[in-house]
Amino acid sequence: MAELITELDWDFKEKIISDSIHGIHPYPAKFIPEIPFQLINYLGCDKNTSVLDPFCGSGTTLKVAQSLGLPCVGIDLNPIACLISKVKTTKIPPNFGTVFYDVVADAKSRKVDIDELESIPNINHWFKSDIQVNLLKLKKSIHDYLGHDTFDALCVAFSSIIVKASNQESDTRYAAINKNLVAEDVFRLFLVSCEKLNSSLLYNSSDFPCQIINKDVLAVQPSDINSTVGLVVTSPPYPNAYEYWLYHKYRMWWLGFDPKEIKEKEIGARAHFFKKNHHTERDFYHQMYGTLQLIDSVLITHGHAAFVVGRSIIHGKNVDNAGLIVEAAENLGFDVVERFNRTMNSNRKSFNLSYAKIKEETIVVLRKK
DNA sequence: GCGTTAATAGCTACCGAAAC
DNA sequence: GTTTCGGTAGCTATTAACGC
Repeated sequence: MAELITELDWDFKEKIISDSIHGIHPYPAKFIPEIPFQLINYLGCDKNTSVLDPFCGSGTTLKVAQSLGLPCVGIDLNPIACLISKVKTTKIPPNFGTVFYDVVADAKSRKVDIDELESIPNINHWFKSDIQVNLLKLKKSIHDYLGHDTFDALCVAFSSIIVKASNQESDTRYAAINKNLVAEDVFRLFLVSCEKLNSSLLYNSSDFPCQIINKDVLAVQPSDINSTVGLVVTSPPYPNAYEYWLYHKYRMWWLGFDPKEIKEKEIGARAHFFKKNHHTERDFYHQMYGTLQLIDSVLITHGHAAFVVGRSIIHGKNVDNAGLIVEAAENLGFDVVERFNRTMNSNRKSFNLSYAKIKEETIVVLRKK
């Protein structure tokens, strides 16, 4: 390690890595790929070991690890996150470029009955009826490809358009507005998404295996992880901040998952803070302790674990999430190698826009003894 | 009527397109 | 070439609705 980690440039004002592949599906609070890239390069990972991200989200760390010639393991509770991660780290089938046109042609000629969508709560509040019809047609045509190697990519493209096709104002603002959408927009959006996916993934290098575990990280057993872990790079969810289950709620309904189950288990979900006996920062401490226990049991001796984490506010009180991770790590016997802040650059939008209130995030580097 | 959940409102401050 | 303005994302706070 030639220079100190804190002496590296963490502002990333210039884009080093193309992010087209990371933009195949909207996902809140993605970190920019330069962060895991720099962490993996600096901390190092033995070629015979994997990079683990226990909160992999849409798979930024996994994709970066893979592009650096390393196998990887990602864990996430959210099935949408796992689906995106899986597609991002898999070579796209060569026929995908024609399959999605067939899907749309087939969907257009279908007859469907939207009564079967009644099981989705408040569907009429969030989707115009003619939009529902075309989404259902598309869903059924995609379902014909179940078992084919294009199925997951089709599902990602379908998922990516759900919020756009709904009345939901944006991916992170859950309010219904009139967007003046017409039914045909469903097929148009889907085709745009598929084309983007196809061009981004066409030259995907995916020779290095990636294991995706769709599970609550606190329920993952060391034996679930199929490889030796040489390095951990992750950004955990923050308490009372983003609600991934909420932002992806209708994506999950449309794809046949149950968002309510996800909500119950989601670390940091705001739903846990509405209750009378609501979660506190100590709950977050215990969740991080549990995660670090898993890391401790799968990481090689002297292996590093890097956490990228911001602050959050619970009932008006600032919470030092990085401090809680450090506390849990020390109690488990990790060495805290480094802890420093980076200022988030407003012209790099992957994590937060300049509108956001979180202006800084902390990078914590741990080492297993 | 109360506890909980669902949904909306308020605020910030930047970007880029449209208008001038 | 310059100014204006609409659209917007990421939060936190508040209100409406629901279930018992």
